[in-house]
Amino acid sequence: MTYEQLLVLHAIVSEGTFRGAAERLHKSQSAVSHMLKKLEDDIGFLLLSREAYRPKLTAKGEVFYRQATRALEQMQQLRTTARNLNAKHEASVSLAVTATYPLTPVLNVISQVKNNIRQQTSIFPGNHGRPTGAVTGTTGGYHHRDDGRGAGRSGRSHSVCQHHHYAGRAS
Amino acid sequence: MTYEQLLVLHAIVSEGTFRGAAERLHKSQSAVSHMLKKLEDDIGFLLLSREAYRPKLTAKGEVFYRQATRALEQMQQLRTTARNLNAKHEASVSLAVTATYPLTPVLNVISQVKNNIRQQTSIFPGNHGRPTGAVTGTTGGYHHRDDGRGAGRSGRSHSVCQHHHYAGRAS
DNA sequence: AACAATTACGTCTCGCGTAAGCATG
DNA sequence: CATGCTTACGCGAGACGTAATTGTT
Repeated sequence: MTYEQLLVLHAIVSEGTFRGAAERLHKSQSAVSHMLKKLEDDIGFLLLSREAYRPKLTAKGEVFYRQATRALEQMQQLRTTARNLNAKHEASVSLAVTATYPLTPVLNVISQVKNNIRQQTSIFPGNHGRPTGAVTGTTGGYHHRDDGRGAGRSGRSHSVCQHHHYAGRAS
Repeated sequence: MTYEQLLVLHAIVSEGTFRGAAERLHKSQSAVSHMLKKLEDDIGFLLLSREAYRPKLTAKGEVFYRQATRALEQMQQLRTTARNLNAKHEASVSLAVTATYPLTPVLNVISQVKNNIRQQTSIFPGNHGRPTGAVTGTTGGYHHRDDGRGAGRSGRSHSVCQHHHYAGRAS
């Protein structure tokens, strides 16, 4: 049972179809199908009944999904925490610099910024690899062909799976 | 950031050493090293300071780890839920059987059981919301139907993973 | 010397894409 | 017939083991 599998489940449930989930996750529908199947295989029962042409949560699936949502939220929050911890460093640096100036007005600004950050905590559809071009928001109205290669802040880039489109086939 | 990476982190922290973690996870120490490095690479800062011969959580690592623990607990609970859901079948069957007898005393028992379950779930702190899926609130709850490949939980055992030992080497 | 962690290198698993096969509305 | 899920097949990235290297007690 992996985190990615839960992400897939969530995508399917909230999108309503495998295809939509695939779109949202920037994967192919077969990948989604595989993932979910593996998850079901792992836990030992079906999560969605495919009999109805539109996938629908089974009774057990319903319960499982509720719990899964909680786990996903924790993960999401963990990611946010990580990002905050990264920003902490520079924040404290600029604070040190500012300390030589009269502080009183600055403190006000700071608290405002803090509030901003607090609200900025984005919702759910954090993408897995890195900050992709995917829009924030659960509205599910967007189709997105290309997932903007935004070269990250550092030179990391650790070879994420770029968009599908296998170059060559052989058959 | 994957679930497995968090597992590795947790293993290292609670075992105190990479080697111990490797042992616990039935992996090699290099695998553990790789996993953690990838995690650190992913989140952008070091979790453990390796300078001290015995790995020690960094300041940020401390914070991250606390949050990670929460996520891991959710995952663990999710797994438990899944297992319960598999066993759930027989439970509702016996309820159906009992339904032919006078119900009044039985209902009392049920609510007691429900309470038991509720307490049982509170092993992990901060369990709010629904009970772990067993026993829905009212008697009219739900009648499970098919939804399951009846082939139960016997044949799963996905993670046997005793010490692997690659068969062949070549060098 | 014994132990612990990093790392270079090689192998293999598995994630996922393409395409074809079914099923449903 | 259009739409959506599944399945067969294959490729490549990533996971991981072995072993050599370096640092610690």
